[in-house]
Amino acid sequence: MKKVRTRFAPSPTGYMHIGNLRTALFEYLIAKHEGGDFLLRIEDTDQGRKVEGATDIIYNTLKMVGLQHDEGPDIGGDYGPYIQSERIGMYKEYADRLVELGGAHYCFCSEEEVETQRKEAESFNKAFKYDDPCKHIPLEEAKKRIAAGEPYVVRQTIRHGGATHFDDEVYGRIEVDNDVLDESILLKSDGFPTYNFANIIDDHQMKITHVVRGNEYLSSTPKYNLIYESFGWEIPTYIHVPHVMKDEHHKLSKRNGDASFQDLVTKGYLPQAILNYIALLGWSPETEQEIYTLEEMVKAFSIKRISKSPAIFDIDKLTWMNGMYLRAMSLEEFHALCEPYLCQAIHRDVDRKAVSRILQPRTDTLAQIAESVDFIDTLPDYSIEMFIHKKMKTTYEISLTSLKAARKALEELNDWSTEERIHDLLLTLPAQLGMKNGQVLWPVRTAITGKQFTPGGAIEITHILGKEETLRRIDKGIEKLETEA
RNA sequence: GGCGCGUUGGAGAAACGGUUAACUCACAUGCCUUUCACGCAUGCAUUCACGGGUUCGAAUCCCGUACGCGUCACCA
Repeated sequence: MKKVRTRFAPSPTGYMHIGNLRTALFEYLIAKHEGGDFLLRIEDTDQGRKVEGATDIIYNTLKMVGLQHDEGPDIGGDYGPYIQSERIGMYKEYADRLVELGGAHYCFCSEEEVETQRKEAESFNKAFKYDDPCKHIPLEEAKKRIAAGEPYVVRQTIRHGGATHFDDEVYGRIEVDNDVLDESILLKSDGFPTYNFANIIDDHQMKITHVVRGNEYLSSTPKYNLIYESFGWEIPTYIHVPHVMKDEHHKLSKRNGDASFQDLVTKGYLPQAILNYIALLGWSPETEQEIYTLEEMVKAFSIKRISKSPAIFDIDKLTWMNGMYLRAMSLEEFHALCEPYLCQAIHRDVDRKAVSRILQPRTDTLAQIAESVDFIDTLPDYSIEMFIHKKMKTTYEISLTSLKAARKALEELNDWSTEERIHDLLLTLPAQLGMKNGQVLWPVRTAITGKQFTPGGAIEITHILGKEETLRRIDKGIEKLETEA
């Protein structure tokens, strides 16, 4: 069997669209599942859309998620160049050859002419199909006009009648009447190929065996096959994939302000979690496993289990999955990820690793960190009503008593090096006061954080804040209760 | 408008003609507990867009309808 070769062929637009990344993932998985090659090709035939630095974003993204390509512009390979604009000369040759073979013709119609006809057809709400008079120009005459410097394009020639079909790996057999196929432009007047054409030539040249792309190409694929046939080339295996949607009506797209891969990363999502999550959009594993390493995905992937219907991108599930990844880490790994966020959010001298430890079980995205630890630097101005907690059975009186007792006990404690000491000490109080644990600890936590919810409880936070600051905040709480209650 | 594709709960989805329609997220409740979270447990589609048909039996096969998406560029 031939070695499987897939390609990721993005155009450098300046950001990595989630849908595109998923396509890259599928391409990678299909190739690697069969021990094949995954290559990267940059499709920059549209010079008007060129964006500076855009290719670096592509390289960086693939690197971050671990989708290592076997051939590409940056690493070379036997079928280069891997940047379309560097292959320009080639396309013209093939276009000329296709004309000789009868699969295309030279067209001298002006863009305006065609446009006028289209507008007219549209005003009648009629399907427009350009009936190009140029296809009847004898080849010799066309060549003379070209030699004379007349501008031209190369247009695909589609004969009337009949139908063309192909078998898609996910959608099955697709058949389209030739008469609805457009005679589209293959080579533009600037000598650049259109996407359609460049794709076919490149895929063939690079020996691509499996073409993976969005299902918007489903209806134009027969057209491409006609070209393959004219050249006498082997038609690749097609895998059209359903779209990743923002909601039931709209595709996910940067233009609508939807998140790109890099946006998600800056929002605190892990590249691996993102990759894992998008694998599950439009593909379902055979087992109930949902968390996969890339290697596991390679093993589990099957084209047969790609879905036909579009999938809506659900940030909630990504968030959950990101939390799973965060919690599965060792404290060291997690802490290393938190450090930059902690350094930015906390200026007080505290044990940041202890902070990471209480954060780990309750952090879903790294970007939440700043907000959840903001109380460490400064005690917010809170309302004394916060001391009342129904479930903890606290009142102002109980809170005041607890705070005073805690303050006294903590003042006498000199060893703040471990949580255990604080824990043991504080837990002697409820019995002494004839209270429940919560009646002592809730007021303490409230006084030292000023927040309704915090990562960690009274003991952990007391330990992190240190003696001086803890006592200061408890005093503040006592004062508030005495004056405001 | 022509053509192509799709339609299982709020989201991702399983099921490949055979009993109570998996599983995950979300949501709700309970347990655990010094808050929140984590973890654990329970609940959440009498029904598979709708209407016919085939069959002893259909989410699964057939036909039609509706709705949605895509495509019809010298964009990719």
